[in-house]
Amino acid sequence: MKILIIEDEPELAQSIAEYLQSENYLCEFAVTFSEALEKVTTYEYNCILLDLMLPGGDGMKILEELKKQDKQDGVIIISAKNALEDKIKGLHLGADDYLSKPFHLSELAARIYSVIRRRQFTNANVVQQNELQIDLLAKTVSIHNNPVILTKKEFDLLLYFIGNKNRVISKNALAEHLSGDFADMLDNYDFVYAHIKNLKKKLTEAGCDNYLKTVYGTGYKWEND
Amino acid sequence: MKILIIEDEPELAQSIAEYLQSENYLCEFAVTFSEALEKVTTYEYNCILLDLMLPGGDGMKILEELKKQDKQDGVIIISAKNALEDKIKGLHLGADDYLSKPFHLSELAARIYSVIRRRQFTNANVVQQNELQIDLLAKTVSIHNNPVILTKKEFDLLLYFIGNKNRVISKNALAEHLSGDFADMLDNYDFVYAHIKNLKKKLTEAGCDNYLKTVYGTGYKWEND
DNA sequence: TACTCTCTTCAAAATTTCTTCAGATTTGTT
DNA sequence: AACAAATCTGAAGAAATTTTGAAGAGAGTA
Repeated sequence: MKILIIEDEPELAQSIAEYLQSENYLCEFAVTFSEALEKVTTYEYNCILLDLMLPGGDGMKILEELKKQDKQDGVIIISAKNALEDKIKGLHLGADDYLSKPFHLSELAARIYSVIRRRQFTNANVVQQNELQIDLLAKTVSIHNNPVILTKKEFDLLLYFIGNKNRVISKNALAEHLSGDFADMLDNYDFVYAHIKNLKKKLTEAGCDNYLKTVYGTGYKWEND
Repeated sequence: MKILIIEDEPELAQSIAEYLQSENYLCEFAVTFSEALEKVTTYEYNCILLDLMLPGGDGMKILEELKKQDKQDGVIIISAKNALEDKIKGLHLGADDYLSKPFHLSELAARIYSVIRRRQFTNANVVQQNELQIDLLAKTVSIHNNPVILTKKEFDLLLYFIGNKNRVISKNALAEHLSGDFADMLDNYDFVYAHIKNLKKKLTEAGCDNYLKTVYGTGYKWEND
C-alpha cells in the first residue's frame, strides 16, 4: 500500500511517515506544489494525504488535476484551516475525507484504512442541510425527494452559504466567489443580487424555509439554529 | 479599523484598499521602504499588510523594527516568493500570517479578520461581555439567548466600545469611526449622539445594564469593573 | 444558424438605515 | 440661581441598499 504525503512541514511529514511505516505502508513525500503535482500525475497511490496550505500553489489544484485525469487515488485532505467551506469544496472535488490539524496519528491511520477499503465501493457524497439534500457529486439538490433544479452558479452559491452557515458573507466575497477572479475589486453587485434572488425563489417555491437572510449593508447569511 | 498597505504595485494596492474599504476598514498606503518605516513607527494600525519585495529595503526590516519598538500591530506578509524560509522567518519575527500571491481578496479579508480578532478580542469568534454575547462572524448580539437586533453602525459602535472598554473615546474618534473617514475635527456630532442613543436604547430594552457612560465634555466610555 | 438555457445588466420600486433638526434636558460655571 | 454649553430625544426627510421583473448578452448544442 503506497501513501503519498503532500506536506511542507518536515517534522509532521516525518512523524506521519514513521507511524504509517510501522503500519506497513510505503510512504513517499512531496513538499512543494510542483513536486506534488508531478508525483500525482506520474504515479498512482492508494491514498494521498494532501495538505492544502502548500508553498507554490493551492492544494485544491491537485485535486482538480486528479479528477481531470480520472485518477482513482483516495485523497484525505489535511488542513490547518477548519473551514467547512474547504471541506465541502474538497469533497466536491473528489476528496474522500478531511482532517483538521492537529490530529492523532491513530486517527489518521483509521481514516486511511477506511478510505482504501471504501474505494472499492462507490459512495455518493450527500450533504443534508435542513430539509435540503445536496449531492455533491451529482450536483443535484432535492427536498423530500423532489428535485430542485439549480443552475451552476445557484448551486455554487448554495454550497458556499451552507459551507459558511451562520456567518455573514460580504457581497464582495460573494462577487469574488461567483466570478472566480483573483484580486479584482468588483464595484457592481447586481449579478449577486440576481443570483440570490433566483436561488431564494427556487428554494422557497420548492418548499424550503427561508434560511438565507439579508444582512443590510453587509451581505447575506445562511441562518441555522 | 485601520490597515496599512505596504505595497509598491499601485493596482494591487488600490484593489486591496477598495475591497477593504467596502468591508469597513480604513486604509493607508506606503509605497517605499522608508515611507513604510516612518508610518509604522509613527502611527498604530490594527493590521499591516507587508509586501516583502519593497524598493529601498528588505521588508523583513520593518518587522524587526516593529518588534524592537514593541508595537502591537498585527502583520500579514504578502509575498510573491513562495519560499518556505521566508514564511518561517517572517513568523519568527512576529508576523501573524503569510499570504502568497496571487490570492483572493476575500481570503485576505478573512486573514485580516482573524488577526484583528486575535489581537483585539479572543481567539474565539464569540465574545462574551457582561451579559452580552457577540458573535463576530454572524454579526449578531444576544443577551441570554434573546437576540438584540442592531444596525451595522450600532454593531460597529458596540464592538468599538468593547474593544476599548474602560477607556474614554472622544466624540471625534467616534465620528471618525462611524463615518469611515480620517476626518479632522468635525463641528457636528449629532449623528454620533443619534447612534449612541439608539444603541443604548436597544441594549437597555433588551435587559442589558447601562455600561455605556457619557463623559461630559469629552466622549463616552464602556465601563466595566 | 437557430434554439435554449444561463448569466449579467438595467432601472424603477420597496425597504432599511442614516443624518439632520429643533426642542427638551442635563451638566458645568459663574 | 442663572446662564451657557453640551447632550439627549423623537420625528421626518434624505440617503443608501436591496428587491424585483424584464431585457439583453453570452455560452453551449443540435
